[in-house]
Amino acid sequence: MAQRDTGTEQLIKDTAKRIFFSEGKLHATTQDIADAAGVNRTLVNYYFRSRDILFEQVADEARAEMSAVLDSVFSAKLAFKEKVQRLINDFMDQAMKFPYREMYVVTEFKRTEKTVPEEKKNRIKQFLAEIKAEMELGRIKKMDPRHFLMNLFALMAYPLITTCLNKSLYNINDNEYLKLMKERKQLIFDMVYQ
Amino acid sequence: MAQRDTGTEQLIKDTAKRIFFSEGKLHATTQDIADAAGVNRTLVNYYFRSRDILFEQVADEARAEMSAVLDSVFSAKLAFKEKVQRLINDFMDQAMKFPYREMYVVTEFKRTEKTVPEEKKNRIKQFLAEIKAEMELGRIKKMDPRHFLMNLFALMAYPLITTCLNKSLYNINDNEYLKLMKERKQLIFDMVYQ
DNA sequence: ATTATGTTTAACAATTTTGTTAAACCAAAA
DNA sequence: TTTTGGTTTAACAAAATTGTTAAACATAAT
Repeated sequence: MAQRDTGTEQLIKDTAKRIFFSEGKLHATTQDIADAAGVNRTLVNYYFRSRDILFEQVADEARAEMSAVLDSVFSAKLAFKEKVQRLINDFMDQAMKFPYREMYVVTEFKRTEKTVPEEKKNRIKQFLAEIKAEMELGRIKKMDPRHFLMNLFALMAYPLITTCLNKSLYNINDNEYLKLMKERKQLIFDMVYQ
Repeated sequence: MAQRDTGTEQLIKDTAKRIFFSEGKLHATTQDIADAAGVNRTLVNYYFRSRDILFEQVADEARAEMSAVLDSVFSAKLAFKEKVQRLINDFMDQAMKFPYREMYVVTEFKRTEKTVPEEKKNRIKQFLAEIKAEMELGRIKKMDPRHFLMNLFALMAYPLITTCLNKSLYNINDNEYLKLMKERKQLIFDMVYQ
């Protein structure tokens, strides 16, 4: 017989993602998630067996979504310059939706002592080689290619993680902050790809 | 009568800071902290009354320590260029010790719905004005001064927050990572102050 | 309409985490 | 030495969080 699928399982997972990745409530309990999803907490156990399994699944999918963006860019048939442009655009669009996603991934990565699979490391290595080539062509500033990548991701991700602090520090509202973040796409490109 | 002070209260606080800020275990319990400090958990309640009070005190002191670095630089009688240099040096020295401190501050900031005091905002405003002046002198690239500050802190803080990921991604050990981070001091200066 | 099967719920149980109490301990002062 | 007061501990209590069970519910298939 066909599964009925009322979307509840997905709703719980999406709600968990929203709470963790968008709202940054890294200490949320299963009750918090159930409440936010408007369902009985028992359903969390029904669909996911345990809190840990839900959390791990959420972390796994987050990693996969992040990889998808990177892989799509890394493997694209584009000049390096366009790859960087697209990386900034795609990554920031996601980061604006889920500013705390990487934080969650990092803390879960530490907590569960995961390791990065070899294939991912190899893709990174390839891209590092592309960066190096571009530097040797004199198109971007020469430095350790790893610094180049760290700079790029730092410039994209950090201001979004610290949104609440920045809004308070600079006295700006949601709209203005959104505008600032959109401006950053071009600004970051100019910084790393002068 | 004079307090005896065996240093236990400070030990607990320092251990909490190490676990939160250095090891990034944001979900640590009072038991975790007591164990790491080698004391009975009851002492946490004896000295701090409750878990929340300890956590808040730790967050307050973290904020104060961060402010101390910034204020020291902001109010220094130095040329702007030297201020930036010193900011990078001092901030990164602390960030290398406590890479997750800002993360803790951000999440606690959200959780407890704190606000930034006016005097701090004013100091930031002053520094933003200095940045703007330097831009108008043509010494640094023209942009919204807030972007300048966000870039600076992003470049300093983010690679340290993602240390565990980077070490795994790039296959590097503690020593090499430390070397990379020290290199960044100069590299960041060159990036923002070309 | 009845059945079958997945869905949802309430009540309960277990575990984890936090908070409290009273007594033992220990070093300095009387 | 005895007292004094802070310090440390073990045992206990309370609260919060998570996990389990069985029964009620709802809907598609028969």
